Amino acid sequence: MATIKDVAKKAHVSVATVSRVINQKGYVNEETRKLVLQAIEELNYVPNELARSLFQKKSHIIAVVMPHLTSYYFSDLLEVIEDETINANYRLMICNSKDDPEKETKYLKIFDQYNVDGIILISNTNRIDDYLRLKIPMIEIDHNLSDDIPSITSNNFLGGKLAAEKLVNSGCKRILHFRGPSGLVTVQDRTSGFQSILKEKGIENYTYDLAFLSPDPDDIENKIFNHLDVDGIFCDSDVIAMLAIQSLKRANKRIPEDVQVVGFDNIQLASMLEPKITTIEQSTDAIGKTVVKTIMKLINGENLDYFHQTIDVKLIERATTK
Amino acid sequence: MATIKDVAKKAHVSVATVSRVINQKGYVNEETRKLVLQAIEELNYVPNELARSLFQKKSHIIAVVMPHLTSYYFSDLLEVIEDETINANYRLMICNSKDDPEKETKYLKIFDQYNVDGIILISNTNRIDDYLRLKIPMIEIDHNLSDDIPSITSNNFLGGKLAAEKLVNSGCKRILHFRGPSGLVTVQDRTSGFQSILKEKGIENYTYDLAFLSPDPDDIENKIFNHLDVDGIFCDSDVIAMLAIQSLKRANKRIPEDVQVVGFDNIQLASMLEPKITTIEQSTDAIGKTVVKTIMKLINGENLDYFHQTIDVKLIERATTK
DNA sequence: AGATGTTATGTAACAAGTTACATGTTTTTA
DNA sequence: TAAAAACATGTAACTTGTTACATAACATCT
Repeated sequence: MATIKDVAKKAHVSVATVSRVINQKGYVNEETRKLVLQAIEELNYVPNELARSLFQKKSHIIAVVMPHLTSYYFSDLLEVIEDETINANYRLMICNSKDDPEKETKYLKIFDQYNVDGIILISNTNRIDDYLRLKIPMIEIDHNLSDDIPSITSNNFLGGKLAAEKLVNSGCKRILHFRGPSGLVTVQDRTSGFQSILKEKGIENYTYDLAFLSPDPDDIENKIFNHLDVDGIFCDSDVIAMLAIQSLKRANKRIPEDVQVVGFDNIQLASMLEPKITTIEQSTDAIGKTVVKTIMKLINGENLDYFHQTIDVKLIERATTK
Repeated sequence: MATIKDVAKKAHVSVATVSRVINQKGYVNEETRKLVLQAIEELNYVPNELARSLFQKKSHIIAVVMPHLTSYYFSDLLEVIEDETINANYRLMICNSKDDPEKETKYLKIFDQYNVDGIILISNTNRIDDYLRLKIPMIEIDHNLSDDIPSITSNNFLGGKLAAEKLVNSGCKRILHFRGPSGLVTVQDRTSGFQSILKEKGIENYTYDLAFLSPDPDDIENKIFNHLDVDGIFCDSDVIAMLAIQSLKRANKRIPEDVQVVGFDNIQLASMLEPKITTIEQSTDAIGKTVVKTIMKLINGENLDYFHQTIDVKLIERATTK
């Protein structure tokens, strides 16, 4: 591996001059610049980022802390974040906390050790103070764990509202809500938005909590058979919706004639399998882009226009609603 | 941030002694060791990994190059790889090539710049020579792009064979194979294994290529309606199987009575939705673990027992076969 | 007692860059 | 034409750790 010294020697200049050429900083004669660039070319030289980072106390590394890597929504999000991060000339270190305190401790140490420039926190954590202590620019997605950390979240309240409005306007009178874990703000907001409409219209409804990662099909089926009188179901994920739909079929319910269903997320399969699911789309694209843009601002010490940002969601009408 | 100098000063020793304590290398008096550890504790000191890496020309970073982040199989794989990597005390840098030559160029440069210790290549690439030029320990998953790079792959030949055997033994006479892109060795191997049995038994069959990432439902439906005489379908992914099943239903075929279906991967949904899919399970767990174990061997300069390793697959019988 | 080995610690070079500062040249300005 | 400003380049200090080497105290062996 060629170093800056090799380049300097080859171009008959000092390392300072080479550095100036690389970083386009300070005065360099055009002739000299060309010589240096040629030497770089010939030696296939790439500056060592570790040395650079060491001096600048900036690693150009962004860490994303995920709760897991295997859900549709988070994978989509990660895909966007990775792309935007690279476009911004940063690299992505992936941290899968998996609710494992030991792993989280390891990662908290690593953030320090590598002078990580920014942290994107997608995972939930009860060690938010440890994160804050790091004094690293940070941003949360789908959480609101601290007033000192800016956040980006889908407008879940709106999502709940849109779902409720759709069901109510299509004539539903008794509604079931299969929601995610009630400890999550996203779930709470959805519920509030959903309830706000139902209360207003005085519509009867039931709520059940489910796991997001692997909702129990039997659990869903039991609830549905216990509520065969419902004519509308709002599910906090499309996977839950798919499971609900199949239980409804087994209960000989026609969709959407007897029961209407609204999902959440708009994953790919929601529009591939029959019946195509009416759902609330979260724009992972907008979230990802906003997240990276915002963390870059934080890293560059710029001011934020909004500390807590909200990304609008959209109702996608398909075949599970009238 | 405290540095090694701060620790040295606090413990009234030299930085060399502190370094010796940290790395448990060389002679250190027990008394001194305690003093140093205490200073480290009090200052909340963590050694700067960038400085360490710079000196050692080892970053403790592993790069995974993915073709995308959004498929079930790759996400599962990534989850295992991340876990194993951290356990081995390395960090994971994520690189999503997305078939974008520009991104790949960027990443190839980054691997050099960061003294990345190892590369796990999941993505396909036509720039394998550029990778080899890096002289970084490397391993491929599901590919065989170069004889100079060790590889880990599911036993796809066996997978194809198991699927064929199951269908044939359950009485299928005319079989459809919805396979992935025929350019992939994995797909080729599956096809060979599959065909080996069908040829042997003289069973009529048709093959169609589909995209893995987002197979076209209409395409699948057309093919099925053009082959209403088939009584068995082998799909190269569970998602394809799900799509095939729904088209079969629309064609008023009973599953498994009229047509039997075998999928591939064993994704979570395969056992959640009805009919539960008979499928060939790839052990992402075994693959991920083997990959990380192998790349660690390469990094440590150890010899490999097998240059090209194969992980057995398993037939999971469910409701789509007799 | 002198030689040799073990233990303990410090000094300084080194990894590969960046940049403050010094120095000298050239150009512009008054 | 002298002073000031702009241009060009190099030397060396600096980022934070690791380690070769030097030094010295003490133990063990002949």
